Amino acid sequence: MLSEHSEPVKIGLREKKKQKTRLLLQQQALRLFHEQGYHATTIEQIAEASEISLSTLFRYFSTKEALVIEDELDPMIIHEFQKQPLDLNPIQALRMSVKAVFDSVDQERKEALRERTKLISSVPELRAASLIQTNKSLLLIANLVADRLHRTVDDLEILTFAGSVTGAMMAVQLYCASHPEANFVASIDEALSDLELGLPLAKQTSNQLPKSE
Amino acid sequence: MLSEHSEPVKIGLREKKKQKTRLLLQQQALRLFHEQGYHATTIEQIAEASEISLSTLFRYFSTKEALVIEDELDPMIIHEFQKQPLDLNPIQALRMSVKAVFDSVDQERKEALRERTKLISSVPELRAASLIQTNKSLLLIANLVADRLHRTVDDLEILTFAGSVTGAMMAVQLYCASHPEANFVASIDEALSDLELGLPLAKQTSNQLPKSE
DNA sequence: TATCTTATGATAGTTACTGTCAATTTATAT
DNA sequence: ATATAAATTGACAGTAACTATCATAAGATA
Repeated sequence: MLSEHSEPVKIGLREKKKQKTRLLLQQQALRLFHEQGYHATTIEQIAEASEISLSTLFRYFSTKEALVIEDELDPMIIHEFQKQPLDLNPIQALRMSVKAVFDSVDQERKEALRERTKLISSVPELRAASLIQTNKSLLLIANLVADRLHRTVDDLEILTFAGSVTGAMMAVQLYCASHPEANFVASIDEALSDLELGLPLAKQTSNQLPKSE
Repeated sequence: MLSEHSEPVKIGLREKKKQKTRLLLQQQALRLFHEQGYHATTIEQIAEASEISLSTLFRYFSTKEALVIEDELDPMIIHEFQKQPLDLNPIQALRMSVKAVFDSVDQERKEALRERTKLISSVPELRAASLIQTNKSLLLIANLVADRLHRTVDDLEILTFAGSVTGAMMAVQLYCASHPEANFVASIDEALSDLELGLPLAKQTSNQLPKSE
């Protein structure tokens, strides 16, 4: 369970060159998207700007969206999660992991991430692609938690838990999209601790509250 | 808040015809997708089978995915939700709404829905489109709950709640996709009540459990 | 019936993506 | 160094999902 592309990766000259073109393509893509907009930019332009043939580009990124979406943060968080002590409950463990990963990211890259997030949330195709990845994360979280609790993913309770966590993350993304001043990590932390407390809001009825105005 | 296409809709001969072509296109599309597969079917074929020009088809459904995704259940659930008594907490209210709507659907349509769900979960593009809709539902639920509790959607707690609910629904979809024998409504009910109890699983640590083998 | 509005259809693009095959580059063995 | 095998790249020719435009047909209204 949970193999997830963690091959040792033997590094040859070939691999290095590949990583370089990969990065180059993504950079050029993001630059052009930023300058002219996503739809106004054709992948042909990206290929030209990178001085790489169209065929090759598609060998690296099978879709236009992939140029933006592919991300290394998720794997890092997963890696952290697996290192967390077992006497933390799953949510605590996740909070620690997210914090650890974001702390390790330098300011410049954070800016870039923010730009990228803005782009994603403004282009429907990218949002869709991003949601697919979110859905994959759901399954990954389910696997991780199942492992931790010595249970199986084949279990609605586990899946529900993973789904709620993932959904909470989606909520944070939405929140941050409309509140540019909000701190992403802090919001995640807030949302997750809310979840940890059992979503007190879920138990509230309208009657228990005074009308607010 | 929450306007959401609930116009009275004055029905003329024109409207009727439109609804009919709309339905026809969807039916033909689903039939062809079922017979030959999603990718193997071109929208041109769908247009021909429906004896409707390509231009017109695109006026009804702006994307190939829309032919499958567009759905009237969500609006129905929302409508139900708004009718639920205020002394139910949001999750209870949602559970009742889902139950009410599914009870009102006849067996034949349930079969069709099941087919459709299977199709969606097996085609990446459709999954993506479906997730986008799920994301919209998140916002809708947030709005509904905010209304109920006299609060605003501009509120991380509300969004987190809506996100968790939505995520739980996603989990149920995943679960049912791999457990064809599972009852969809029952699973939703189970997931939501789990959420209502505050996700007890979220508080568990590995140590509290005996190793399962 | 006349007229005005709205829905439809034909046609010609554009662009993301696929498949194939030859040319080039890199790794490996002698 | 050189030959050979393997992997990477590029050129080219498709396909299919859309978009834009504009003339025609059908439905509503007076």
